[in-house]
Parts: sequence; structure tokens; C-alpha cells
Amino acid sequence: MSIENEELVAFFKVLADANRLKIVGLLAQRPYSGGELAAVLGLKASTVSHHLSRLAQVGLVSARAEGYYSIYRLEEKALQKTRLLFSHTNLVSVAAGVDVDGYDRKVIGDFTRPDGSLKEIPAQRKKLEAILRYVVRDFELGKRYSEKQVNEILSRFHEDTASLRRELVGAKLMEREAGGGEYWRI
Amino acid sequence: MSIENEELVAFFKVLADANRLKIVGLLAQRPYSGGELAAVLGLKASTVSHHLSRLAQVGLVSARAEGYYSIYRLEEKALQKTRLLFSHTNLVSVAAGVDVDGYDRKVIGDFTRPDGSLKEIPAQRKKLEAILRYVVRDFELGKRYSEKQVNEILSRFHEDTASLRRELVGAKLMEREAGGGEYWRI
DNA sequence: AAATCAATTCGATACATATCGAATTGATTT
DNA sequence: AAATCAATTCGATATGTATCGAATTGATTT
Repeated sequence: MSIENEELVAFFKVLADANRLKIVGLLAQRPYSGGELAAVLGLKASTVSHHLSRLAQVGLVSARAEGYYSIYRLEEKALQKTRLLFSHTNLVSVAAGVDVDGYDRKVIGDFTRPDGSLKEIPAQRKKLEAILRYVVRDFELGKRYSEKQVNEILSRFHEDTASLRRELVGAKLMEREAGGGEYWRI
Repeated sequence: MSIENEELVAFFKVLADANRLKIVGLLAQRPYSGGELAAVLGLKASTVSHHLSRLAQVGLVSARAEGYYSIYRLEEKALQKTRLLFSHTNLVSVAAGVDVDGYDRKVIGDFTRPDGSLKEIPAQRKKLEAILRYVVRDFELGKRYSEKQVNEILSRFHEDTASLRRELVGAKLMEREAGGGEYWRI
């Protein structure tokens, strides 16, 4: 579905050259032989051959043999594919292979000891939130905890359980019953 | 009007990198700080800064200062410009600055002596046509010539005036009066 | 004022590639 | 069969740039 990431990079790499763009522009008007393109662009035949080869690799141009000439033409099919290149869904899919939890993992690595406990509670908002997401994983979803139970679990991470508890609620990762006693994970 | 050639090359150059594409994909979902992007992509901050700078150069992303963070976001305006990137008229305009007569000039250089006369008459069709376009320029548009006058002009280029005359008519660069005598340039 | 933090800049390095000339290939013409 | 021609391939060179670490900048916090 849509266009593979590597394929997309290759596509842009091919277009990211002034002379190849000119070739595309010329072929948009009529087919050309390699020699004609070389003369028109002021390049050597070997250079043009290289460019045409790269354009062909991504399917932008195709060649037809005619005598000892090669006549190149633009591939309309490849151009149609470009219509949706910059649509939102396609852009999002570009980031699909990315490890989106990398930031949390880095922060967790910085602030935890080998046994998983916290060296300290981060003062910075973003880092604190990453740590809170880390801590909250020890609470089961759908289960209710008394304040005492909450503190016991939090004490595995840091002695300042009151702060952790308050921040977890503030960050909307846990919720507290209106009346008083019980907590649960959101 | 439309998009300048150099600007277009710069645009593709910027997109022609896997990590920059990923950044675009991530920013398509929400704004990120440089540090977050570095962590998510597994790159150093300096590298990400470099990429963001290049993306900003072509207007694809913009930065907003927040504390000592820089929050980057995708520029929707730049994305809209891409809608017509691959339209026929835009592609043709890419070749606008190109010297389309380069081929003729090359052939003419190959087949003429310093005084402008022909070393020989090309046997190959394409080259012959280029030479004929060169020769026919010595005839005025709208003026009628007798066969004798035609031969006199052609003799400046080559002794085989009969061949040149016949080819000029065959290539539809000149026309001959049905009855017989006179020629004119088309 | 000093320490901290993210971002940026700078210099160095490693890798990719545009371009050319020379040699080769495949086809056509003589 | 030999000569000619366009195209392609190959090797070398020069340029561009992605990446990193170190140093610097600008802002915030202590």
C-alpha cells in the first residue's frame, strides 16, 4: 500500500539533479535520442547515459531501440503515481518504520538504575512525563488500588511516593476516586 | 509563475534523504522538538539540527522558540505548492532555460569549415536535416528564386547543389512552383 | 552569579555521485 | 569483411554532504 520509504527516497534522489530535471522537462514534450539530449544539454554521451539509466531505474523514462539509436520517452504511469505523494496519509506512512518510543527509552536509560529504580525524579516536564509513562506500566489496567497499595508499588521506584502519585494523577495517567480512597490507571 | 528550476532542484535535494523524510513524516502528525526527533531517529542533536535547517531553507518546516527548546512544525503552505509539481506545463517549464538548438549547432560545427562551407553532406537523416536548416537560412522568407539563383547560393556550401536542392524540397524547407521554374522558402 | 540545558555552529571524516575520457558493445552501412 | 555509428560500461577525479564530537550560544533554573 502507498509507496515504500526506500523507493520514495530513491525517487527524490533521482529528481534531485538539475540536468536530470531538464531531461524530464524535454521528454515531457517529445521523445529524444541520447545523442540529441547530450547535444542539447551540453553534456557528454556517457554522462547522459548515466542519467537516463537512473531515470529508468525508478520508472520515469523508458527506452526503445531504433537502429543503433535508443529513443527515450517519459513514462506517464510514473507521473500519475506522484499525485498522492504529499497527501497526509502518505507522509504519515513515511514515519511508520520509526521507533516512536525512542525518546522515552533514552530518558528511562538516563534516570534509572540497573534494578529499574529511579536515581531521581526529573524536574523537567517532558522527561518527567516519560518517566511517569514508565512507572505507570506497573499498574494493571482496570484494577483499583488503595492509596497504600499505590505507595507500595511506587516505592520500588523512588522514596518520594507522594510526588510520583500526585504527578501521575496530574499527567492523567491515573485517576483518583472523587470520594477519596481508590486509584486506577487510565 | 510556476516554480523556478533551481528552487525545484533544491526542493528535491532536501527530500532526497531518508532521515529528512522521516522527520517530515513525524511532523505531519504533530510538532516535535529537536531533542525528541534526535531520540526517535537515533541521531545526534547536531545532525538533526542540520536536517531541520535544510528543511527550513526550502520552507517545509518552521521553528518556534519555547524556553530553550525549538519546536518544529510542518508548513502546510509548502505542501500545497507540491500539488502541481508534476503537471505537464510545469514539467515543460523545467526545460525552458535549455538551449534546444544545441543539437543543430553541434552538427553544424562538425560538418562546416571555418568559412561556413560544408566539408560534406551528411548521409544520416538527422544530421542532414540539421544541415539543411542551416543552409536554408541564406534564403529570404517570402522571396522567389530561379533555379539558377538557388544553385548559386547553394554553391557557397557545397558543389553538389542538385542534392542540396532536392533535399531542401524533400524536407519541406523549400517549395517548388508546380509549373517548373521558381523556388521559395517555407 | 553559577550551573544547567537544548540548540546551533564548526571542523573533520567518510561516503555518494556527477562528470569525463577511454574502451567496449551491438547494430548498420559500405 | 571492414568501417562507421550511437550507446553503454569502466575507471578516475572532483565535488557535495550526512554524520559525529567539540565548542559555542542563549535561555532558564538554582
